[in-house]
Amino acid sequence: MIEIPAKYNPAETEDKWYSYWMKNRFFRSVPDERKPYTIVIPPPNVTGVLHMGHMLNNTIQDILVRRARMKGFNACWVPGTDHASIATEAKVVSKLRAEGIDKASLTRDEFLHHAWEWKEKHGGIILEQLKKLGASCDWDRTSFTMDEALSESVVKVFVDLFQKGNIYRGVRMVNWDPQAKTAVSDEEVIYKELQSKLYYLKYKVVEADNEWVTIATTRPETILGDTAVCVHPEDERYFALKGKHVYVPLINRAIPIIEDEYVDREFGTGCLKITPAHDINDYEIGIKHNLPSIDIFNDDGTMSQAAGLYLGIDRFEVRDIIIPELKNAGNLDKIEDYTNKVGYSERTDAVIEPKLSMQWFLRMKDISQPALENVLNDQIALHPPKFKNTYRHWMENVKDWCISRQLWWGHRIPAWYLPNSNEFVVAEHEEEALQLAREKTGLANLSLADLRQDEDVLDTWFSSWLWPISVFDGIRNPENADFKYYYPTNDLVTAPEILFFWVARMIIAGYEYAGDLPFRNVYLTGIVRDDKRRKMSKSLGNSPDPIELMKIYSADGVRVGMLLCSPAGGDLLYDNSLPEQGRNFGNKIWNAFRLVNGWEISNDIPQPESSRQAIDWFTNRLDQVIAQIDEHFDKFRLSDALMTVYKLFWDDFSAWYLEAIKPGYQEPIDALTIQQTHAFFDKLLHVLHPFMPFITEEIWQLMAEHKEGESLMISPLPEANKYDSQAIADFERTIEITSFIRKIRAEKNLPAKEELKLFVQHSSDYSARYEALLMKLAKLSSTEPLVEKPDGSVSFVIGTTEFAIPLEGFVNVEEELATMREKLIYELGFLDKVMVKLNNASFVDNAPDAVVQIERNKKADAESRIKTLSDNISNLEKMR
RNA sequence: GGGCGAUUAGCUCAGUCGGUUCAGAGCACCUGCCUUACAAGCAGGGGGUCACUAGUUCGAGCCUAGUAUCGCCCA
Repeated sequence: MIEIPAKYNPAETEDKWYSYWMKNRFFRSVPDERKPYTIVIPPPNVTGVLHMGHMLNNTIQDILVRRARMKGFNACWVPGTDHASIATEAKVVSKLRAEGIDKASLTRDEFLHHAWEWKEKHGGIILEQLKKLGASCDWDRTSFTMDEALSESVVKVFVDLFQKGNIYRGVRMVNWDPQAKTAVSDEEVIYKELQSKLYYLKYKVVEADNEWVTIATTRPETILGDTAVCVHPEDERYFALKGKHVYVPLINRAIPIIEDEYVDREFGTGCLKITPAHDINDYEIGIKHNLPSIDIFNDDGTMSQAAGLYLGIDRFEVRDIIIPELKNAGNLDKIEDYTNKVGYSERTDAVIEPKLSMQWFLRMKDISQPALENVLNDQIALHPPKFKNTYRHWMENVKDWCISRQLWWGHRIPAWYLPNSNEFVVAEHEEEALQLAREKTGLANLSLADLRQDEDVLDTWFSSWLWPISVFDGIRNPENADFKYYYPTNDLVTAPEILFFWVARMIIAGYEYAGDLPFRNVYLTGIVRDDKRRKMSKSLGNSPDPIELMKIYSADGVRVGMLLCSPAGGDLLYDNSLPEQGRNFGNKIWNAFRLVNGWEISNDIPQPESSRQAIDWFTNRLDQVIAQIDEHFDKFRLSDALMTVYKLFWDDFSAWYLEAIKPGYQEPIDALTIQQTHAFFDKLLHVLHPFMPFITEEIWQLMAEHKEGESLMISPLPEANKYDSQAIADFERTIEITSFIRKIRAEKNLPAKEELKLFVQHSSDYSARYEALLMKLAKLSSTEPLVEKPDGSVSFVIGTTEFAIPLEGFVNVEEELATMREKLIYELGFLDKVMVKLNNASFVDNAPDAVVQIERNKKADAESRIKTLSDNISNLEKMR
């Protein structure tokens, strides 16, 4: 017996065991003869700090990895970080600005130097924080999307896709972020509902005197870029205007009135202004009708030369200025309140400006085919499966991917322009590019200085879509041992928000570049929200600091808390009561350990029959629950798995088993029972370990002598053995009887120590398998067959067996009668319902025999109980 | 506007193949207990028109249609 502190000290324990695991390199994975189990981490941004979403996500990954490791797999969890082009560049720019340095004053190389410095300083914060959580990543494999190997992979893939004709360069309408001054992809635009205004503007008709058309717009400042107004060809209101022109207000440019069925006649006036350079729909119409595009904005969202007015003034300021001017000029009809959706940049929160610009695109249609098929046919399973529909919808309507970003931080596009030309060559290296350029131009003396590399970098997701491949160097070196061993990975755990950003694209890249799926299962976690259902975020300030939480509730407690209320794909409404519950659970485990550890052991006393019976039951119960847990994991029902473990430890083990074998006060326990109990505890620690790695390791190490280098985390998980379900059913009946007797004690205020006598009716429904146990749990002095009921006894029926406890002096005949009559009424009602079914000929004819038989059993049972109750009632009535 | 999903206890959610005494779990709540592992605990308890309406069926929380409300994705 070891001295155990009464209180568990998480902080000390957690650091101790994490260092121990690290020192012994238990997280390290290298290929061997075992089966691999692989997870790649969704790489957090280098700009980030740990938030609740990471906590949930990485807790789940660690549980899966630890479990796989204990199941004998060669478990490998690859950590890493993502360079996050836009976010990081924004951070670095603002940091430099604070130091009085303007980005524009730096060369590209100088800026990148600052960016790398910043990354080295801040980039690893989240990974360090994950260690506090217990994350069992193979840290030797930590990757960064801009590491040399990964960068080369990105470039290689770009070149390959270009050569296959899947990458093209062109002027398209893109989502322009005027703050970051870069294009962003469709997926990076967040639409928010906004209370805005609908402005009704009058345009004067050129070919007539004093004739006007009125259009409705939410963006009056864009009229300067109008190149047409459009009406529906069947709209009678505008028949007279066909073929005519109108003047754009303020600048009096004449533009045509065109007809297109795109126009919604119900909206506004049914007359639409067309600004091809600044609206995606207008852009389409512009192409169809051969309209010119006038780009009235500069890259930073101010008005350009082409606007003709307000040069250099911001677009939103112009909106305020232009309305009074339109009013003065007689062009403003009216203003209405209007609710519309406006796109914002995910990264900078600036209002997105649709803008025509020259960008690089990846053709998606063909390369995404296998990614669609293999999710639909469940080669890759999404959990929960409802996301399959969403995924299919996106994939079937997939649009070309704008992959260029007007930034410096990231993978620079490997395209070099020929001198004084828009012609370019694409190559993995400068030398190769030069070679290609010489061939293309026929100028053998062309030098590198004559070529100009594209200024843009690639979308960050264009590197992270390779992540499951590139962390194993599978792009550059597909025959390497790691890649062949670990790929495809097993499970991916991530948030549903990035299903398209990332997951879909990884699947695409998997089939394109590894010829195989990147992972078999995608577990989509819930989104962590506060009690008002708002997403937890730093900007809202509604997110607790995970590190602080772990200090208060322990890492194990927070892990349990995160998972307890977190069904896959459902939202998690975070509340401090969750980690508190986790901490309480840890306390429960600790105290159970103290109890078991504290008994004096005697080799001289025999094992009590009640203990033998308790062991018989718990052996079966444990195997049953282990099988249930396996099943939950197979179906990715992780919360259910945890709840099952929770109840196994708390209810079955602590509340029933330990109470059953507990020796009397200051009495020793027999050697046989304690030995078996230790074996149970050991199995429980194994089952608990993936959820609560720290406290389980601490107890495991304390419970028995272990050599340096041994650890719970690398010892095998118990397997589910066959079990006897009758044993479990019999014990459940024992619990029922015990509870009933406890209730009687409570009602009658009987002293806890007073032992009672129990009479049991002979019945096929009653098993004596756990009778000794029943006597101990219910504090009985004896059980005897019920032949004739003793006077002054309380009787009750469980199942169809009648029980009686003599309680002379405690029995109130009237109360007993009332209770029994109530029960009788319930039983009669129940029988009635059963009889309705059995008297229904079509039920008896149509329902399966088994179902009919169940009803017949119910009838027999109910009748038996009714007879017992009636007899008891008439006996009691005689006693009055 | 288009698509997908949801609605079960105060809260968060299970409910597998339509059929058992099936209406469940955890938390919260109420009552009684500082009973020698644990008050971060123990014993006991209350709480539901399974959103609504109609239908299919011997039988519906589960299937069908409609209605209402909410959420998510896309434009």
